[in-house]
Amino acid sequence: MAIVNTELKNAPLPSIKRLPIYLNMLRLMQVKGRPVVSCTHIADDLHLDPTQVRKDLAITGIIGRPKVGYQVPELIQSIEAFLGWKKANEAFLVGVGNLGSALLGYEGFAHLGLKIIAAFDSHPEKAGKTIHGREVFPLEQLPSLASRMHVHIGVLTVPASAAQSAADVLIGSGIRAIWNFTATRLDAPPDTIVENVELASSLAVLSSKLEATMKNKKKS
Amino acid sequence: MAIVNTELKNAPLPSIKRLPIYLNMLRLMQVKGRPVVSCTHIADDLHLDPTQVRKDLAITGIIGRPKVGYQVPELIQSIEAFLGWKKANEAFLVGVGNLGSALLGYEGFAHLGLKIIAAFDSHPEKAGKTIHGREVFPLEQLPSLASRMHVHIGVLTVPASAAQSAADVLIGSGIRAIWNFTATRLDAPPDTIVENVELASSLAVLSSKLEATMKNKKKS
DNA sequence: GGCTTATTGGTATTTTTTTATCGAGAATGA
DNA sequence: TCATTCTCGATAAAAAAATACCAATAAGCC
Ligand SMILES: NC(=O)c1ccc[n+]([C@@H]2O[C@H](COP(=O)([O-])OP(=O)(O)OC[C@H]3O[C@@H](n4cnc5c(N)ncnc54)[C@H](O)[C@@H]3O)[C@@H](O)[C@H]2O)c1
Ligand SMILES: NC(=O)c1ccc[n+]([C@@H]2O[C@H](COP(=O)([O-])OP(=O)(O)OC[C@H]3O[C@@H](n4cnc5c(N)ncnc54)[C@H](O)[C@@H]3O)[C@@H](O)[C@H]2O)c1
Repeated sequence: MAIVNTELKNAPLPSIKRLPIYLNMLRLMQVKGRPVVSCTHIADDLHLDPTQVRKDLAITGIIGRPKVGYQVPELIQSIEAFLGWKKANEAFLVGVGNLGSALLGYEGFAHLGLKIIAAFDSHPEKAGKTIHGREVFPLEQLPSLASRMHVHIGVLTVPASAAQSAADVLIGSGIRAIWNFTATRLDAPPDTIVENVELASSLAVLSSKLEATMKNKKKS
Repeated sequence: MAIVNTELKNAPLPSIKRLPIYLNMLRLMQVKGRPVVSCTHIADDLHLDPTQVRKDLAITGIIGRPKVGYQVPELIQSIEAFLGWKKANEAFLVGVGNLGSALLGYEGFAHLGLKIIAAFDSHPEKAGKTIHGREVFPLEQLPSLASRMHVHIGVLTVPASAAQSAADVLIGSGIRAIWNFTATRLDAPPDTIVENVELASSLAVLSSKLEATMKNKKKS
């Protein structure tokens, strides 16, 4: 009956996806020195429904005060804790090409609980280099390094043709979760977490909307 | 306000997001020379529900044959037409940094109905260069080039601090749709399409799952 | 101190999306 | 030819998510 379903119960996926958006906004507020915030305010700012915001925040276990709202720092902590972003999870990146290099150069991951500590590539010319401060190793060294360093996350940015085999290496090395930037749907055992970054899906939403408005324009 | 739009536009967003995933798979099938495919087969391959696949495909207007399925080339065409991917939509990219450069170097966009024809950057050192075959112009030249070339899509990859002002330039230049890679929620008029690429959301799903399994492990 | 108002947190309702069911059509092989 | 089997397409049911509602509560104001 009570509120206590928080910990292991499966929260709605759409809610989880909104949490980092709140988090980003809350951090900006914290910088500005705002001590408290209400759902109404958050909702106004992000053009969402206040009730939805309240329900989303509730899954992290935060409790607010009527007429006041939530303490900003406390709310930030609560979201971070729920997502496992309090300490940065260490990760390996596989495939140091266009995208892989860009991700290695992105400082924002520090705020998203991710720390890429090393990179791997099968190309002899890439291995041995240092890109954005991270050493690039030959792929063969991944298994031993992964077990030695207790890394649980793999970021996959190889070409589609190499995606499954590279994923197999990650899985064989005891990696728990793969952040998959390739268009390939990976085969993986059920206890391995695979999260696909579907850039194409995002673009599909954009272009189907664009297509619809264009068609509309023509008609009227 | 055109009422005509409603019948065209009410496809479920989750369905639209799955379409490019089908498309990718169908193209692989076409390469292999497979002439027809059934929902059952697609569903098996992608670990989805066959009924869901059928409904998704139905929104593109395709009609299949019982006992046979769909003609692969016809189905590809149907999805492409629905998404507006039959001809590549021309786009400008703003912010030629880590991510912007990676996107410029990505050849896969040709299959996603996108063709980035030029790039813009406010940094004097970047303007004038050519990156992956695309010329980089100073941001000031964007408005005149956009109207001259009838470009409708802007890809936004500037730092968060510059996101809104760069978006304003795009909007002021008659751009219809912004593919926003920054974490900033942009203010835009209602007739401008803004599609946010929420990398953080994707990572949040991954890490909350990882966090949950870790907690589980500890308990047992 | 009592009144008013903003806001939480729980419940209820509506809407959206997913999943199940079933009749009919079409290929296959007996 | 005809039964069999697979698959589509439509409809119905279930599940998930978004939205509406309201009592309780705390802050600010008169
Ligand atoms: N570049 C982008 O903007 C972009 C956008 C969306 C999706 N993607 C996807 O990301 C992936 C990488 O794209 P990219 O543009 O960076 O490609 P890329 O060719 O620039 O880089 C791929 C890298 O992977 C390395 N590699 C190849 N096989 C490997 C293996 N078996 N093990 C380890 N490393 C291996 C290559 O040496 C190369 O350095 C692709 O699957 C692509 O579809 C890229
Ligand atoms: N790099 C990544 O992997 C990554 C991942 C997720 C999100 N992002 C987001 O993408 C954006 C860009 O990231 P990045 O790593 O490429 O940053 P970056 O600093 O490497 O590149 C930003 C580029 O934008 C240019 N720029 C700055 N202000 C501008 C303006 N007003 N008009 C035009 N150009 C301007 C800069 O000169 C620079 O070339 C950021 O908002 C970041 O949050 C990046």
